[in-house]
Amino acid sequence: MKVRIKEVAVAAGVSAATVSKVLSGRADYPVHARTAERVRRVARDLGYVPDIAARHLRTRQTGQLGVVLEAVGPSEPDSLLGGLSVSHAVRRTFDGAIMAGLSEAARELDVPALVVYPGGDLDVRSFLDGRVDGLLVSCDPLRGHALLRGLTDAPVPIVALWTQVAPAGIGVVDVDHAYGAGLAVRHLLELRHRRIAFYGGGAGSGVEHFAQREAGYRQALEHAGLTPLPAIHDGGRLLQAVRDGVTAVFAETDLGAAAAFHALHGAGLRVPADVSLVGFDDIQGAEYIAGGLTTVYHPAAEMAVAGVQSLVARLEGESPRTTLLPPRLIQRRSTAPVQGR
Amino acid sequence: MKVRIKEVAVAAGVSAATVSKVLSGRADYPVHARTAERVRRVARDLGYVPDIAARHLRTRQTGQLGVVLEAVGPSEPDSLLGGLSVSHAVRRTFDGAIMAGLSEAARELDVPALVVYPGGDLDVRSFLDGRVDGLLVSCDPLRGHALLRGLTDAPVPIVALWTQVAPAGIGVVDVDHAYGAGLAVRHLLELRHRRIAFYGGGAGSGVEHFAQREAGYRQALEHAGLTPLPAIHDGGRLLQAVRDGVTAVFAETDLGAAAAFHALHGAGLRVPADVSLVGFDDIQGAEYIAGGLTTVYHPAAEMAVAGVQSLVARLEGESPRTTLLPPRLIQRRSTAPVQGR
DNA sequence: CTGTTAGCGCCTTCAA
DNA sequence: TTGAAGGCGCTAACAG
Repeated sequence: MKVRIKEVAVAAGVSAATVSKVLSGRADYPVHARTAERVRRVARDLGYVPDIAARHLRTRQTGQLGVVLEAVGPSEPDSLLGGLSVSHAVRRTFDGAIMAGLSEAARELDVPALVVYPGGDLDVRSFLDGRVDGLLVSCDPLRGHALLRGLTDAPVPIVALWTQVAPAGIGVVDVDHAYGAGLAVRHLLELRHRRIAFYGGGAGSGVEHFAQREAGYRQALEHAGLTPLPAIHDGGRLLQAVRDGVTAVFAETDLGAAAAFHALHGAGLRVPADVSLVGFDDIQGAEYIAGGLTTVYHPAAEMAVAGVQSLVARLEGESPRTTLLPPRLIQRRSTAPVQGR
Repeated sequence: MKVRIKEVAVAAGVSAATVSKVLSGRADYPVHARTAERVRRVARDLGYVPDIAARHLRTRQTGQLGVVLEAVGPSEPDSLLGGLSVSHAVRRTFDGAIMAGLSEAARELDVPALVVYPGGDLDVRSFLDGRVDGLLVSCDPLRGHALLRGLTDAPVPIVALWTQVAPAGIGVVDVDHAYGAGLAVRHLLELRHRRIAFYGGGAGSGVEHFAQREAGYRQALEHAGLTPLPAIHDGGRLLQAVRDGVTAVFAETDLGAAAAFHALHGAGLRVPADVSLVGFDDIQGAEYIAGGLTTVYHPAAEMAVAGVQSLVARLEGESPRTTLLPPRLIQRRSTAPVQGR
């Protein structure tokens, strides 16, 4: 049978109230140092662990943070590809990174536990059941995020991860995709490329992050006095663009860069000798794409850390804020100075 | 202010007990259908959500499952490599897959929430605080799993993931690494390879799974009347082995396969024309290794699903059991029938 | 079929 | 500085 506070009290020769005062964690109760010491020792010897359910009921708070991983994909392997579809695998790496970041931040900030809701047909109201003091919603960047809309006036603070469009009152933490794209483009500019193509759906994809990456691309070029090219999302047109003088390609994702490389390579073009190629995300395996893909590291774990920090700050009374994390360039071997042609 | 059960009771013209009986989820209480219907409607109209803390305290159970991700790595990018170290990235993909599997299984089995402990200097006793009804421990396959040792007589059922060595009383779910290795070797045998090398640390690495993969390799060869070769974990020796007649290489991991390919490629050997190559794990990016690596898919998400199922079964009274999940072969382009030489 | 009663274990007044 | 009392919101047992 588990040890209760009453038993500790009896063993220590004090009342339950005193034990509570000593062990509740709050230091502002007046307890004699010797008494406190004795209580602590007895509690330890007896292996006393406060019952969390009773404490939650009494204090009306848990210290726990809820996590909704909207992005956690299905576990079924995609039989068409023999294994898991590649984009699923990418998603999972991000999910893993996010979990790692959440765990680490929780540890640092003394969050006792993270409550992960299994998702599915989540009812928004299930968040006001007293299980958590705040909620982190990791949005799926490829889909919308209907969840957030129902959370406008939730009874606990909410922080959205991986998006920049959230209703008022909801904090936001995201990667600065536009800045990351600028990093990639400026790297190519420094290598004296002047005709730089954007490969991917961009704004036309309807995906927030891809639109931002294209915007970052355009802005960096315009800032350099150059004219951005329309987004290309097709191998044939990419080849045409290269024939028309493009010397460098910024792909919206590493997966896109792999596809671009495939098209280029198939047409006998060499990377980086004939065309420089930069991706975005630094996915696992980027090392093996195009002989070592230069790309933009996507700080997913750092984003999760910032999310926990932001939520804890909210719990401590701060207002909702927006945090954008700067990606950084990872130089490998798919970019080189432009060659005279 | 939140709605309490009492208010629902008053609004519906019944007692709090009746409301509880209707909404507790258990169907075995005798309540008049019309009464139940009215209660449900009133509760919905009022937006009533049962207070989880009070319910936990009263029922002494939560329905929640705890998760310890021993394997969640640090979030700091490894600056030496410019990005995250590759093995960290692999780890994260597995962590993401495990979270996806856990979430999915929790959804299917009506587990209301997963409680993720942040790890760190975890005190075993923190699991008997009434937060969870059972615990899943995802072990780090590359390190030991000290945690399990302290969990021998925990007050809640425990299931260990990703290991086969656990103290008595702890259920186990793992991938069948030996079987997976057999799959790889038999694939090579069917391509008429007879001199097949094992590339990796194997039993000598001290890593449980790698030892099992080597054992599976040896067993498959012996079963075919062939003699296994000593494990090779060095590019130079691998080349020597190929010069000595080896025509196929089974690498203990996909990352190892990438290294083997690098050594082979550097020496002018072609894969699969000169040497066939098989990996293990089907990591993200395997598509790009060695021109498309044939490998063994590691069912991490499926393992997590099985873990939740196993734990829920324990909760329903079953005994601890051991579950081994069969990997399966993913054929790509790094293996070919042996060439006469 | 429904209501009354009595706690679950803890923390927080308030009085001593 | 310590202890006694009360109650957080819910559900299980029992009575009606």
